[in-house]
Amino acid sequence: MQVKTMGISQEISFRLERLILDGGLAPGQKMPSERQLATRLGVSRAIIREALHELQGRGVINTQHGRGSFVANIVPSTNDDNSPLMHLFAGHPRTLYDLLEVREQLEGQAAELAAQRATHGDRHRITKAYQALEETDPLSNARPDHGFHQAIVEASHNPILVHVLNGLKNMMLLTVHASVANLNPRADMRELIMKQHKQIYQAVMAGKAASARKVAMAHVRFVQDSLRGLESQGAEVIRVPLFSDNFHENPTKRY
Amino acid sequence: MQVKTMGISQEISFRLERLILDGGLAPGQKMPSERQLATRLGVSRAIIREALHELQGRGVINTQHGRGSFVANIVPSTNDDNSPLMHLFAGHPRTLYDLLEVREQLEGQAAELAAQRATHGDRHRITKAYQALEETDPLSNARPDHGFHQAIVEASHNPILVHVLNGLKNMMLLTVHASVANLNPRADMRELIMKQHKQIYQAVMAGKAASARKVAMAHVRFVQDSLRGLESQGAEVIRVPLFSDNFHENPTKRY
DNA sequence: AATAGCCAACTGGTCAGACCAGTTTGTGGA
DNA sequence: TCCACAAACTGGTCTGACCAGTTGGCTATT
Repeated sequence: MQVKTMGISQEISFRLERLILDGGLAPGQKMPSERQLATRLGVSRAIIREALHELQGRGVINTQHGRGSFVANIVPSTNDDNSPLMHLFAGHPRTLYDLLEVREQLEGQAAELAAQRATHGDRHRITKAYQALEETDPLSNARPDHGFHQAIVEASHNPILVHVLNGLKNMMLLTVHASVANLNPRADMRELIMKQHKQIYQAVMAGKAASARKVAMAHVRFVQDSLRGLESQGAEVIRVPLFSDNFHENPTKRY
Repeated sequence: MQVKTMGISQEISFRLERLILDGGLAPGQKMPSERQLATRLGVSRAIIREALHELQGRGVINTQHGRGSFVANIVPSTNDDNSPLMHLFAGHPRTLYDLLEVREQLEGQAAELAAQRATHGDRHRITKAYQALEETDPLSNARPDHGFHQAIVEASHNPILVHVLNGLKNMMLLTVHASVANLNPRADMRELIMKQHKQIYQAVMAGKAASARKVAMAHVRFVQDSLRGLESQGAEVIRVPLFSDNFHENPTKRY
């Protein structure tokens, strides 16, 4: 009777998978090269390749000759750009608010868990992301905003939560990319959003779980209400991207 | 612009897979050794190993040190739940609790929304599902349980929520199929679960949103705690159906 | 100065041969 | 008869080499 005894190859594949799901590697992101992984993990390149093939078989990564291996979108139905879900938005803009409704819960939970579980490293990352958020010209891009939220979600140390929220966020990005761009320019709103971010940041860093949840939920709800307000004024809130031709997404590139 | 150009490794893995699925290799059957495959297919053993790892990642085969690789008995067309996330649970049981953690939130929200938004038709469906739940022998299957929860989630009228919860539930079904089967037989637990279901049902039907949320969350948390309790007693909580149980020795070929 | 083109340095893909580590099997001796 | 042990399998890992796409920078030309 043999016991678990999984070989190094298996272990490596699990470690990599864990790494990915813990948020260390986000979907679309490029993985280290095989040679790097080999030396860094102290195994031969053959082992790395076998582990990568296993992940590839599972659809966790996809590999391109000469370029590298990239983390695939993991939560399939939620994260897939051409999933049936995406088509919902076309006909029913209301779905955006459904989405925000769900996000309200999950962002709240993420903040709560982050307040409870954030490690030193997490706190450092969150702080850095928050500072970037403060210093950035709000009229520019929404990247720092995402970075901040992402840092908090990852500090929840719940891979399921990380990926579900990631999927939801991706959908938001594609559909309502205009949201932040619409909200930020208005000075009064910007002010409020900044204040909310500060509240979230402080609550999480102070370890005040209940408070963190509350302010994070309030933040999402605020965005939700604001969008509703804009929409009632005739603004174009929903933007359905009609690019059905995304074969291979290449990440990281665009600025 | 690159075309499909899949490498030899991929091609081999596809050829082997097709071979298996075409009936050339029956489930449980032993595959040729790596060295045999290598020479017979005219490639190096490394390639064979990579291809096998890919199939392994897909759950098509499983490999045992010193013995060989065996075709897993999977139902090819019925089993579309080879979602990458599934494979996590094999090595990371903690992920189950992460999942329940998220479900706690979402089930709570679903119950709350259902209490607020359920239409006549929804109420009818929920009631029918609840009655089926009461009348069914709890020792049988978990189907009625799913039906009940499903009816409530759908009554939330939030397609995103339905979708996400559906995904999470699918994962649970495949991994912890044993959970309900483990929990139900114990009379005390069954009692509690039935009571919780009743509370949820009544709260939703009465339109008591806050209360519905509360009891629904409590229900999930109860399941979570119970599983944890069982696990601490040494019970096998996690069961990975994909490729764990094929030691299925082939009964001495007799033709 | 702008650009076409090329080359070096990445990346993954494949190969060969060696050795380690479990499993099975058959043969020998007790 | 039965047990022990040694081939002879099996997969697992390592090494180092070379092939093949991709990319980015540098050069030479315009």
